[in-house]
Amino acid sequence: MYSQVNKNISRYVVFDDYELEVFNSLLEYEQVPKKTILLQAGEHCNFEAFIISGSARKYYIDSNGAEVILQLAIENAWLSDISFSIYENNPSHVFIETLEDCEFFMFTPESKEKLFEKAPRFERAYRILMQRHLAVTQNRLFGTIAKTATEKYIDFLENYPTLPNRFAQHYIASYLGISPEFLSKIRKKLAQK
Amino acid sequence: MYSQVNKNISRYVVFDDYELEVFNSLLEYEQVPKKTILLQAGEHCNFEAFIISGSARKYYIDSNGAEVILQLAIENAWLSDISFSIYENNPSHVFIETLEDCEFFMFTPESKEKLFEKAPRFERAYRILMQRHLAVTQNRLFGTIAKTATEKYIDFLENYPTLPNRFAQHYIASYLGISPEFLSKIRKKLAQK
DNA sequence: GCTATTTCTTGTTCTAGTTCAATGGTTGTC
DNA sequence: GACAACCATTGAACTAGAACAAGAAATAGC
Repeated sequence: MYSQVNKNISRYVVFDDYELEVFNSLLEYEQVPKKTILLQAGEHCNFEAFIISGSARKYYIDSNGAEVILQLAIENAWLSDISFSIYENNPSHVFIETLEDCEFFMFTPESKEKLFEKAPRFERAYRILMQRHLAVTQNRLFGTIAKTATEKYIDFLENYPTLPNRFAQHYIASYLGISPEFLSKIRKKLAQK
Repeated sequence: MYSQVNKNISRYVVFDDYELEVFNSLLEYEQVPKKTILLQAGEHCNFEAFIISGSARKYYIDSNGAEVILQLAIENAWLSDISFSIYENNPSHVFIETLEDCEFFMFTPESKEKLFEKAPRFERAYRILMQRHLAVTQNRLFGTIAKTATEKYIDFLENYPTLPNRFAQHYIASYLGISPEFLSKIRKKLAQK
């Protein structure tokens, strides 16, 4: 049961048995049905969830009421909103919703602190995870600025070939920052070739 | 001389005298004239620089040859490219160039590792710095996807009111992902009100 | 201080992508 | 297995912003 999450956390730092035991003992298993809102705008995000199975989306509603998908998450991904604390004055508009029935391992902020206390090398693993997440986000940003809609979609297919089977097309359009109608037209054009 | 950088690194973790001494002893002071390329596409970025004085830009040249400004950095900012290692297969296209004469404190990857070894709590400070950087980048990404060019420019002025005095307008346009001509037209419209 | 280079502005033309609207296809639910 | 709710497609009208071009203003270099 723990093998998935242990494999994930060990990608950049190798932990010994004691460390993994501490890690596993702090995880909280949770089952959540589909279409459950785990986080709503304005709330503090008090969890970091590892997805054992199922899928979810994280999205943002901007000041004009437009919905933007930030993350389309499936098993073996981490799901949380770390950005809230930065903008304490203007509260976050981030939502997290399950799309399929999900199994999670949850960390609370408190259990995370305990982890860092008892096994400080997790601080390093977490830092590297953050750093990679940042690199991916930066890359998405450049793509959003400099690429055409068609290029964005082709890149998406290359980077996440399995996601089109798991998520509705209009969610993918929103993730890419294009209208669902236009994505449909792009797909038609690509299919004709 | 060290007070600026010590203040910066102590924003989220309070360090004792010994820790700061280790930190300072590992910094390398460097002076660089303006218009110097510190990092070129394809190279490994072997530094993390704290800007004591001066300014610089980080930019990216995408596959179509379009230039996108990633960062407009002034004193008290950190300057580096952490993303390279992620995409080892397709090498980074990131450039870093000083725009004014600069004074830096430099960390090499080796000195950073030494720091984490001798004073492990810096791992935590670094993690938090990453996390905040990620939150800012995410926010920029949402804005890029969901806002009009005029909104983006107004937000930029609010978030970074000092930067228009320090950087050429076409760099700001590139940072915002709009053409320099269109930014000029936006500014005219805003001035008329 | 004068020239050369770079940057900014303004108008015009053009296009990638949006918005609106209508139709048909899927999926889930009792 | 029929109904409702949602989703994808297609076409037509529209628009935000890009690309091009050419002149004006500002900066830098000597």
